[in-house]
Amino acid sequence: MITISKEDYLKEIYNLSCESRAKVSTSTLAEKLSVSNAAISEMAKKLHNSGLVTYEKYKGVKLTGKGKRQALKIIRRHRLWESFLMDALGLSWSEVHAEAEKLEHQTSDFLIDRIDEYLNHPKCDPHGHPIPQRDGKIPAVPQSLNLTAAEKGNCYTIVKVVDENKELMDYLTSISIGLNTEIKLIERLSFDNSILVVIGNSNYRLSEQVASKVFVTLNRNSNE
Amino acid sequence: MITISKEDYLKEIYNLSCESRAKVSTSTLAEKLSVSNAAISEMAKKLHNSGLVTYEKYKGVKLTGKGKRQALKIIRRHRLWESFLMDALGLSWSEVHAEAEKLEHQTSDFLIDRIDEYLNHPKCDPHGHPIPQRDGKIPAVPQSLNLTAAEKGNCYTIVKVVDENKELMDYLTSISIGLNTEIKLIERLSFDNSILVVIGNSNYRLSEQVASKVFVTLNRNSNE
DNA sequence: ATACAAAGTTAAGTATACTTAAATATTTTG
DNA sequence: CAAAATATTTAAGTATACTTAACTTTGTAT
Ligand SMILES: [Mn+2]
Ligand SMILES: [Mn+2]
Ligand SMILES: [Mn+2]
Ligand SMILES: [Mn+2]
Repeated sequence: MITISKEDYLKEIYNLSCESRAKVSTSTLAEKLSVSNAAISEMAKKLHNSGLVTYEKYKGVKLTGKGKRQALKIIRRHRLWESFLMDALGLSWSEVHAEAEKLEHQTSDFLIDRIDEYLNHPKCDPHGHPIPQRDGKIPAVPQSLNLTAAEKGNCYTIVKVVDENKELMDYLTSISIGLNTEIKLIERLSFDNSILVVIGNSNYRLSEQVASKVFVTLNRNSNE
Repeated sequence: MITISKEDYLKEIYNLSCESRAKVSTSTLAEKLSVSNAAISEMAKKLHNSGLVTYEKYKGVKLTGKGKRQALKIIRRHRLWESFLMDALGLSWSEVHAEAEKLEHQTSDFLIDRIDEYLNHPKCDPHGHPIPQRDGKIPAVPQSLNLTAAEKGNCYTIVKVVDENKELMDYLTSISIGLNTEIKLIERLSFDNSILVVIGNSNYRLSEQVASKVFVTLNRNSNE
């Protein structure tokens, strides 16, 4: 049987291997999951024995096909719950992650399909992450650009935020940043890489750390 | 911290003490929770030490005020989830229990209040059970009568089903029995206590076992 | 190449929630 | 009221998922 812990490990291995592409080191995993290295070594053996990851001592772990499919299922549940809580119950994009983090482990295939239908098979969750489909395929999302790489004078549309920290989300909301918000880059300060942007009728200065979490697409009709 | 297991124990102790009023024996609990007597003895000590039940060796357990409040909270979550899954996602009354059984343990106070608001503070769940309120109070429900005690010639309205077995619920649905369905008693066979009833335009024979799970209220204008 | 620091694993121990089997209360009954 | 039957607890052991501390491997730096 796959436990809540194992689901969380698989999900994290998946997320880390998306970033780095290769095998995931046990200490990176330990860091992300807030457990000791020892706990990871132990679990790595178990997951290996269940055929969910490949694991060689001192060489890190990597999802197998089976493990990847399982991870995508959990991520699908997570993102569908987030979308559903926003849509059906009106939670905000800063509130849904914490709830989904728990509900994702207690959701039958039957229920998640009902939620998917209710939402009409959405492609993205409230933070702009693609929702894996029933068959494990990930919907194509438009190529996006990190805000730190945006250019002075251009207008962009916000399409993704890659950190679901509640404080960050609430801060973004407080300066009118949401999914699909239009944003124009006024200037970049090379001293700290902070940027000055226009959102609606107001100017805001965003730190490099904040900008690095936000992804955008360039608007065609970019010069006024 | 209160674990999923502990929540299930408290819920079951509450349900059993509603039936029997007094202390709950460890073996009855073991039976209901499908664990060994030994597991119950152990858990009884732990719950006693956390002040959730009183427990004396060989004398069974009883919820304290704190334990009862906790139990009602879990039951509230369960019944609100059942109602919500039916209302928002269109699950049937035979499907909601199994899902709620899992979700009830992973639901924040914040989320359950949102669900309660969405449903407009319902008094009863899809099986006719009262939903404990935020403050722990249980809404008054009309006095009801077991179908086994119904009298020949009378018309009744179904207000509660006290077993959430999926097969039973699906069977009831198949003979058009739902909450608020009107039903008329034609005759009772004293041989097996089975009853013949009219529902809509059809006659059905219900076994004593089935009737014993169904509760009704007498309709005022009962004779045609 | 060696030596050392960092990364990772193993060992030993803890807590939770179970099990079966043995021991001990309690209750029933002749 | 004592013996037998039944109910319940304790003892010992298992699995999961953690911990810290000791040990081993790996990679790097001179
Ligand atoms: Mn999330
Ligand atoms: Mn999780
Ligand atoms: Mn139920
Ligand atoms: Mn439960």
